[in-house]
Amino acid sequence: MRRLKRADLSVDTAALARFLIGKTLVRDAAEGRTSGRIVEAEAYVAGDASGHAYIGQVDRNRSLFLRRGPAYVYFIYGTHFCVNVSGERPGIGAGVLLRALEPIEGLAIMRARRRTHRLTDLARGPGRLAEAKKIDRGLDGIDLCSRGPLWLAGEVRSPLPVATSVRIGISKETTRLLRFYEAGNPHVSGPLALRK
DNA sequence: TATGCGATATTCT
DNA sequence: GAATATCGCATAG
Repeated sequence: MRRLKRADLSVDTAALARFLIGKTLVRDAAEGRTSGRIVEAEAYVAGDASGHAYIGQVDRNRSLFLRRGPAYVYFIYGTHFCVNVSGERPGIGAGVLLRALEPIEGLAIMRARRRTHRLTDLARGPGRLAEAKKIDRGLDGIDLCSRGPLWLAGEVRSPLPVATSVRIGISKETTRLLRFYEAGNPHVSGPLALRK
């Protein structure tokens, strides 16, 4: 599987979110390798009031202000972790939230971590994705374009058409079309109207 | 399928 | 004290 180089990543955050649909997220952990095809992602662009970078750079969100490529991992609702790919140039706070994967490799490992057998429950939704991939704050800041425990790879097959919609779960900037997903893929999260 | 609700911790006001 | 880039379970249709 071809590892993505930083130069492959789109420079613009919205373009990056679209680019990542169909690419592969690989996790190498003690239990073995798990990988999944990215089928849903949301862009949180520079100056976006719904983005975690909007308040300015603080300790928690510093990864969003790095060059494009590192992971930003945060903890939410007292129970879940979510993963972003940082975008833009150093000093600019922006990123792409990875919302759903189609499981490819290491199904048994992900089923054990998620304590469920159902394929579409393994990584459909950002919290589930992080649990299936065993991602927590320990992976915050690691470069997804380098050898390491979490990295990006090319396509395992060509993607179907990419659709666009409003983002899920936010209360500001709710009308911007910055969510991208593979139309009709059963591993995409959200209500039916936002999956077709 | 849709809606409603509780759980839970960190951050912000 | 309130809000949160969520999830799983319950219930209704």
